[in-house]
Amino acid sequence: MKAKVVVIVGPTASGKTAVSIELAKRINGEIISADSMQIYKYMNIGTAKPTKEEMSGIKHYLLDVVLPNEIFNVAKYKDLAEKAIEEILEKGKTPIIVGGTGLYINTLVNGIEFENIEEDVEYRNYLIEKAQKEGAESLHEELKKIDPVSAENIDKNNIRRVARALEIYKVTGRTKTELDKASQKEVKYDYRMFGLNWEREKLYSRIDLRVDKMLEEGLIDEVKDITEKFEISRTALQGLGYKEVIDYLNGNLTYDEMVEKLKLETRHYAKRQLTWFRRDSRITWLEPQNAVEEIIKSIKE
RNA sequence: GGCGCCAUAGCCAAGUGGUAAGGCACGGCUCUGCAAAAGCCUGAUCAUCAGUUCAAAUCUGAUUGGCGCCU
Repeated sequence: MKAKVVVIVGPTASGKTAVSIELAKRINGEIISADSMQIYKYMNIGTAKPTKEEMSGIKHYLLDVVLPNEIFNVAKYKDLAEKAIEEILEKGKTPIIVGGTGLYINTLVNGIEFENIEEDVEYRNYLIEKAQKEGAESLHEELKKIDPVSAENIDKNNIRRVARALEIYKVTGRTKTELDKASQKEVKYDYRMFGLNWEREKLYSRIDLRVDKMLEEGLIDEVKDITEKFEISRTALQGLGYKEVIDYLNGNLTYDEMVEKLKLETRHYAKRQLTWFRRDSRITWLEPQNAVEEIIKSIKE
């Protein structure tokens, strides 16, 4: 029989952290973060990373495992996450995966195994430049020739993904379609998925409040500090808040503009997360207020 | 009270006689190695009324509302 693994998803500011810690206490669990930004050390305030006090003794995995100048990706995540699951299970505890990064959760829950593929950043950049010069269409045409299925699925304007598909072919000699098929493996655990959500309006006002709180807690100093110590990697730089604050510090945005932009982009992010999670019918949606009880009831069955 | 200007989607905004550009927001969506990323889809009959004209958001008049100046 497969081991049970609890998964808690939800948009940013939905209250996942509090629910997961409470649940961990109740069911003798430990928490594995599924968050592409909390994985970075020193990025604390901006990622709303739980503090030591909040964790209240519950062990958290996959927080602070890479430095802001390092590049991270799903394949690495998948690897680390499964190791963490094993470690928790060996202790006889229940793993609780918590986070808002749909892509990362997706690979666990759908049993995707990545092969080792070298990156070819040079070729990738060459392709992107080419698309900028000759137009997105020409790059897409190229992909159509070698991998028509991927070309069909990727919008021609999505240069990043088109280039990735071409890069895969150059590096491995196989198409993305072939690789994707080969990566589809059996799901290893009995994942029980739960989603937290609020009425849209409420969620948005929670987001606004959270952004204000981050600023009060010193988001700007945090960003200043990190940029002084590290050359922030392109993946870490994608974190909400960091680029906006950097723009503010450079004088490209006024303080108010920065705050507004940060709130707006966080709302957009929450919306995208909901789009991602809504289509997964395995997720049971819960009211955050009584989520802990509901989850306990549900996983006992 | 007088004179002048303005009135296009939630917001910004093009269009000055031939049948409503664009941007943003909102909403929806895609997703296997940058995913807090990248990309896609989606809305009006032009303040109101009357008139001129084959044809008006575009011209005329009145009304309403806003802005500015003057007494």
